[in-house]
Amino acid sequence: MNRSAPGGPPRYHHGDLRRALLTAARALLEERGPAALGLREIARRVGVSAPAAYHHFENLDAIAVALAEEGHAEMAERLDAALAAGAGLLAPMGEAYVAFARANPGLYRLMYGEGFHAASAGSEAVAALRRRTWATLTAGLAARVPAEAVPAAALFLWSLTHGLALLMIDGQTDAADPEAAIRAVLRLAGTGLAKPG
Amino acid sequence: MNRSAPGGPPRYHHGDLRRALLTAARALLEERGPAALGLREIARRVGVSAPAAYHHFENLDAIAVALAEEGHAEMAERLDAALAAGAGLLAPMGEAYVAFARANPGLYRLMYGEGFHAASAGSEAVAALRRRTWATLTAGLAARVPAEAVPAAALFLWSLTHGLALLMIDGQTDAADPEAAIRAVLRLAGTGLAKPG
DNA sequence: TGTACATCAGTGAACGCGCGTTCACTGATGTAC
DNA sequence: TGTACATCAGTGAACGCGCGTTCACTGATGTAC
Repeated sequence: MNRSAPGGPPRYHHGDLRRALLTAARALLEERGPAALGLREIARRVGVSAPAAYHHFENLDAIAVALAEEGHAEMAERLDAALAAGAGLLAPMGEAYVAFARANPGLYRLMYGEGFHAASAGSEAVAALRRRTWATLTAGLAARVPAEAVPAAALFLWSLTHGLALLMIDGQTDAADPEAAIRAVLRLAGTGLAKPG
Repeated sequence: MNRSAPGGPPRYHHGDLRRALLTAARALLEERGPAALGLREIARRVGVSAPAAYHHFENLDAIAVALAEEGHAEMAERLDAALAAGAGLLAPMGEAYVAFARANPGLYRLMYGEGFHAASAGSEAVAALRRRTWATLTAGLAARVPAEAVPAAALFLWSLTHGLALLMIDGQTDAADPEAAIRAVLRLAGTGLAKPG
């Protein structure tokens, strides 16, 4: 343990620079979006020279990929917890999905490739985590719809939550009560927009 | 009319440089995405010096805004046509929406703010066109659901098509037959994911 | 317990790059007389 | 019909900027003996 004592003078060796870089990168991502994710700015925030980052990451892309992996892992956890709360219920899974995106808008965008294509397509770990998310989604739906209908239902639910999350993140909706709007939309996922009569 | 004859030698005065810049910008957008939209590259493609663009646009942001306006106008047209094809039918409107995004993925992303925040938030013309799109959507739904349910239904349908469009654009779905997948998802918008029994 | 030394994790300076934009200019156009 | 001239729409050179990355280096750490 050679980390600086909190409040103490900075030491030459940071102790856990990798972690510190990722934390600063996430903050930057949330403050200014994926397009502003830059190696020099990340290093600046940690209080370290830019080249120091190269002892922990191959390049800037690698930082983006690590962030995307982190994000997918956290989201998979949340969805697993929601599934445990009630397989076959749309509200818990849908709300968990949208809530994650709303709590981490910059990260969520990065996870879907904005700014860094490598972050959504270049990593086997990301691909594996996405498969896990997909499996959670289908497991939840298997309790509700016939087996042959599960793939379409999963794409339906994913599209709905993905789109809703992005619209809310972007401030495209002017809903006075966003949580209520989210619940209303998810309720429609269950009933559909049935024709009258 | 002082435009160069097709195939003829380029003239000093272009004739319709503004239009040519926008056309080149759209091509660039589709080839390399919003992040790669650059003034110098646009000018290069038209075969003109970069400063020439400043006679037609205040700056790069203004080009992005003009593209976003163009995109929203085209999309509004398509949705109006779909509404005419059958108010209250989800398939025509949903398919038109997703088809537009799939045909113009780079433009669609720009319209929702990727790369240039100004393109989705900085223009009154964009805001007006978006309101028009929203009005078309709600008009289509008013024929199908009770008046008090229209706002939630519209957000539902918008979220679904927006999310589906982006997932397809990003190649996140591995559907063998994308059109069939789109139809299946839109069918579920009508019926919902009803609980068994 | 002390010391030599390999290894690890930082540093500052510098590289080349491409960008958006500004500047002073020149060539082309169209209009008034 | 011809000519002077204002205006418009281009040009090339240059600006400053911030970026990702490389380099040769130095300070700190930990391990073998």
